[in-house]
Amino acid sequence: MRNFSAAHRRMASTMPDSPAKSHLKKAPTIIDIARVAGTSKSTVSNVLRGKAHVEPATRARVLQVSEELGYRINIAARHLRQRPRVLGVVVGDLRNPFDAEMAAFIEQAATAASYTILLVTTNGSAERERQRLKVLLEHRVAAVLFVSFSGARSVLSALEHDTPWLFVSCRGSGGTSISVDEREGARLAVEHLAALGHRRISYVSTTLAHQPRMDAARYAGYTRAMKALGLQAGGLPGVRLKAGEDGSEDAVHARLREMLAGEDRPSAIYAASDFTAVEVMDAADAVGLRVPRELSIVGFDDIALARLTRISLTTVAQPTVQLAERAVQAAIEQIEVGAAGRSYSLAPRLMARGSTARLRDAATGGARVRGSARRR
Amino acid sequence: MRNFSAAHRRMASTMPDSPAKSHLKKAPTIIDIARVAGTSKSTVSNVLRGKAHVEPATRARVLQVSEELGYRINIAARHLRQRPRVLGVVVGDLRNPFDAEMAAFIEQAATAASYTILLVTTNGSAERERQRLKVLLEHRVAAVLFVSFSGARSVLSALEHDTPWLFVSCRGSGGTSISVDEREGARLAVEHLAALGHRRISYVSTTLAHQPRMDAARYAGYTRAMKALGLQAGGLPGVRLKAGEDGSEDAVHARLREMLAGEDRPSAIYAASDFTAVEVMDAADAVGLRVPRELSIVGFDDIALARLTRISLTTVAQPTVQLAERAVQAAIEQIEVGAAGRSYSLAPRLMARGSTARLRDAATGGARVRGSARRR
DNA sequence: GGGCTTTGTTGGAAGGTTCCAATGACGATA
DNA sequence: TATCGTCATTGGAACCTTCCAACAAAGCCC
Repeated sequence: MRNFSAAHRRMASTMPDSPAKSHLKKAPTIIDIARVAGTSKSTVSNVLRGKAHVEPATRARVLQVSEELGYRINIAARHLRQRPRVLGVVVGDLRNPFDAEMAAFIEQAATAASYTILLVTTNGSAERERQRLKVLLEHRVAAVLFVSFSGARSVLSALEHDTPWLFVSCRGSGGTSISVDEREGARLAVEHLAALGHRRISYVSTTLAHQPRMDAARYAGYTRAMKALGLQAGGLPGVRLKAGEDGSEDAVHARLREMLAGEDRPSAIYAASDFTAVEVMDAADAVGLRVPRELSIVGFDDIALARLTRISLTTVAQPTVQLAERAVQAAIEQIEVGAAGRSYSLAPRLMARGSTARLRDAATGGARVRGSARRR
Repeated sequence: MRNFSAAHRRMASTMPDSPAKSHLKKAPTIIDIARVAGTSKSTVSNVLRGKAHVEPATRARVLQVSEELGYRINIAARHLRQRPRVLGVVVGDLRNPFDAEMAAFIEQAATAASYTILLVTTNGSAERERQRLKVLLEHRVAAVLFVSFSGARSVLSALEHDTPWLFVSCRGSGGTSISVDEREGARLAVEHLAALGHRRISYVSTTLAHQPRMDAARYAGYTRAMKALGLQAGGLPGVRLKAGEDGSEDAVHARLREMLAGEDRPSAIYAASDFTAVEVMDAADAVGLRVPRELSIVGFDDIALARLTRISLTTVAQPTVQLAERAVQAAIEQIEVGAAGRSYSLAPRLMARGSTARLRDAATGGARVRGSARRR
């Protein structure tokens, strides 16, 4: 116990009040706590960070003063010495339910590990990706998680060698990747349709023109599976649907309706994502094409929406929660251990629902749900 | 022009290499740039921030060296002096499409104003809200935007008086609020249903038990409108549907199915949000109750999903983009001007779609879309 | 030609934390 | 008693930027 007489001079006495902005009373610092508690800033720091070698009485005193003053650590100051416990998360568009779900689960996992996330969106533009990544790096994020990635090598070069990064449910050249086997998923989708008698199976993805495609693996899986089955992959309408430069929904829809109205339209569509699949479904509804009687649709992701009775979308499921958790875990390993990242590739699963049916088999209609399906 | 002989001693000579973690070559600082460019750190800082009073030649030299060294500002260090250009955004759950849309638009508007966002989710729990808000304040965010708010006063007290905050599409005691007139919206919904002949109109919201309700205004609007029409608001099943402690989807669904199976079920439901409305619709589909023939449903928000032909949800539309943009604008005003926040209340709009129909009017079925409707 | 303003540049302080080496107190051991 | 190790605490350096007062040089005015 030491000079408490001096210790009880409260902060107020030592803080000159600037009349101009006096209502913005400066936030207390550990030095203020130290002054009031009659100890040193180092000890305060040790208490607050739960370090050993602090006398219980001192600890209690510091904690009490800290509470009284309403102390709140200044993260910026800490970040000057320590690597920030912040993860950068790059997603394409939060309006895409898959991106949103992934962001939600990543945020949850990160929070559990006492990390915060800095979220940026790219809209699939490599240029914007570059810009936003720069911001993340300026914040010195501990790691970057790409939930969508343009594939542009030049973007990654900005990461240099000090910031670990990894791909979640997407791939890029080099780097760790936590995802499902997308080729296998595409194979499941195509073979499911082929088993139902479909031969004219189109691949549809909405990508911005002049942008690198983000769906390479899913498309590759499609062409490979088609080839293996002796089916023609190219030449069908709908392959890589380009939206206008603005990528507006209306442009996409117009293009989709046009495709579905054509005489040479496919009998089944494998879409690059559930989001796209639902857009296809809606376009079909709009032109009066019955799903699945006249058009079968398979998506990819298994977003919550796909499980609604009204949508009942057959899709290739990704274990979203697991992907997010493993990704965060892998990121933290790379940050804290510096371990070279191990890539995971989880197995996708086909969820057969009501948006696919046997070719020309009008009798079963849309209500039929196959054996392996689960509603929720 | 000054001593360039010394200037061209490159950084390498002055950086002692720590053999342990030499692969983590430290990021260059403005001091490194100054050394190489043969000037002072202050001048480098002035150049990088585009300040006046710098000789063009010096400016060019600094910029070139900065480029060469791959300099990237350390935001944490800047934040020690300047208020961070970071907005804290509090949302309930990104899996709720409305929250995700709002987050997306806020992120977009913030980016346009060269702000970054720090996103946290609360799952509607006041306790978690408190925790996550603490994190935002530790980061010294320039302002906090609540997209959902528990309503707990104690949470706001943590904001003290130095961080502006505002409510976007939600309300809290005090503070600026940018939202639609939710009571008016509720009135539109209820009167729409009443005009179709409905009298047994239930209000449904999914809130976690023991949590403050976030939908106070929408509920208040409902009871007021019902009273004004001489209808009974209380006593009907479905009012404030409580999910289990875990808030699992399954628990909600079970409860909904139970409600819809009862003999005293309502003929129409006004749901607190589109997300909830879609859950109700799905539960109706699951128990074979036809919408809108046997059950009319009105939502609130007008999320993208509601516009799908298959869902075609009648709903009270919020001008989401405008709300987000105004909110960011208002936040920045409060940050930079310090102006007292002006609250806005935009007018909601009823989007009549296929999920509502005249009571017992079986003839029209679900395909009917009324005059004022727009598909997208 | 002396004082004034303008332009360009500078070093030092400040901002709030963590890290580190050093110090003192105290009991245990040789 | 001298030496050692452990515990508790401490001041100063470091982290990287921005802010500010100060200064030098040059041009301008009367």
